[in-house]
Amino acid sequence: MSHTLGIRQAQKQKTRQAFLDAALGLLEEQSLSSLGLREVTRAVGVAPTAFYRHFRSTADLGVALVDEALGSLHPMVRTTVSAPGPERITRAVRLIADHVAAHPAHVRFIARERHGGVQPVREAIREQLARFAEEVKSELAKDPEAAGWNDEDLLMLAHLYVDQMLITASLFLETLESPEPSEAERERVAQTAARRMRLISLGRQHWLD
Amino acid sequence: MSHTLGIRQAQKQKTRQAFLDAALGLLEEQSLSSLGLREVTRAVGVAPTAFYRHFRSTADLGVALVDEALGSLHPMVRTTVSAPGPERITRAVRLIADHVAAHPAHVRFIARERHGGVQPVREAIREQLARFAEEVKSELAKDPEAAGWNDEDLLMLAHLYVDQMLITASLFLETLESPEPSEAERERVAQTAARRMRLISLGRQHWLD
DNA sequence: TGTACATCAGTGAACGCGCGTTCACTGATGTAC
DNA sequence: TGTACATCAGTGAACGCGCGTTCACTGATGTAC
Repeated sequence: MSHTLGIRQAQKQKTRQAFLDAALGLLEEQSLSSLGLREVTRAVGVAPTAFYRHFRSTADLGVALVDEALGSLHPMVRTTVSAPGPERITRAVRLIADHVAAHPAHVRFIARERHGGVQPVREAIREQLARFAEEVKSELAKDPEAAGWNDEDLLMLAHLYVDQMLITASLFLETLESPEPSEAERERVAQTAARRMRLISLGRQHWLD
Repeated sequence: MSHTLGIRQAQKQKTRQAFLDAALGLLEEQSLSSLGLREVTRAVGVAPTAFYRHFRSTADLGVALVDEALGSLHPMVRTTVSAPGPERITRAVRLIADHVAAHPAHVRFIARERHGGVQPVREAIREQLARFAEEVKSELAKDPEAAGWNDEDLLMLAHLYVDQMLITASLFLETLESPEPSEAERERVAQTAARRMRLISLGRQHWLD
């Protein structure tokens, strides 16, 4: 049975989302460990004390942002990896480019806080990336190319792909941040990223030689 | 002709180094963008105003830390990449492990601030890593395996190796940070890192097929 | 070597400001009957 | 439908505190003669 939220719950969720949006905006130019609670409430337009109705701390808010940024991405990663054909890599790179263009602040947040100064946030990102790797692994396992591979090596390869996705996303982000973003620059990043992935795929094909 | 510093200059350099050391310690548990000037001077044991005799700002100090962390690493990277023989990869992984064990705070700082909230520091790291990639590229070019490769592809491969070094270093760092660091865990990271690099080297060997 | 002056790394007081957190509160929404 | 009470998201005042930066200073070191 579906359930409609009461007015109070709906309003609370709306405010919570406003906190997440405002924080994400402020985090374009600083790290989570320097984000102030009052800074966020000021951006939202509520009293400082309202913050505590939604989050224990800015670290807690950071963990919520990790879920927002990565939680919805699992289906996309699965289908991207399992897509067939010789254009698979080109298509994957384009999907990454589109995602970065659509959600630059989310991508920046993840890249920044992956090794950032807030332990619970680092841990949340680590968990999500490990989930991605497990999912990529299980997609790779379906491929005929995976015949003869042991689990450990498949997971190693999956992590390699996940890391490449992040590196590629972060390079696309830099093209957006550059003083005058050019389509040519973005195309160059796309080409290089595709070559990297092709080289890795070549290594994969000859792993059991 | 060699030159001995005057007493005043020597003392100034000593204090400056104390600032760098203290900051590096404080940055184990936070990002540069939240590091306070007074926090650093307190750790050094000088008056807050003494800071300005050495640095314009904490961002300025951060750039100095980048040079300290990466500036001296170029010779090591060159010789590692150019080392011959089948044990090349194993040796490279061990060198990375040793470096992380010897300078964990430096490695953490670089991993953290590479995508951190302080633009001049990100830029300084980007420049150093680009230098590493150029150096790796020129070493790779000497290898017979590089016959037939164009410059662009060589640089792509060089960046791939540099990124792998950083990823590997950051994984070793996590083993040091874990609640009870075990030699077994470190060995597992070393094995996986070596496999990653072997897969990439396989891709390299078949790039021109 | 000695003297007189210049330099400058580090001091210490003072400033205005924004921070995180506490607390008792208000008033709209929810619930029981 | 109406009433009486409970809940709870958001308020606003107040707190003590550490922040970055300014300024005129001190006294050891450096330099010119």
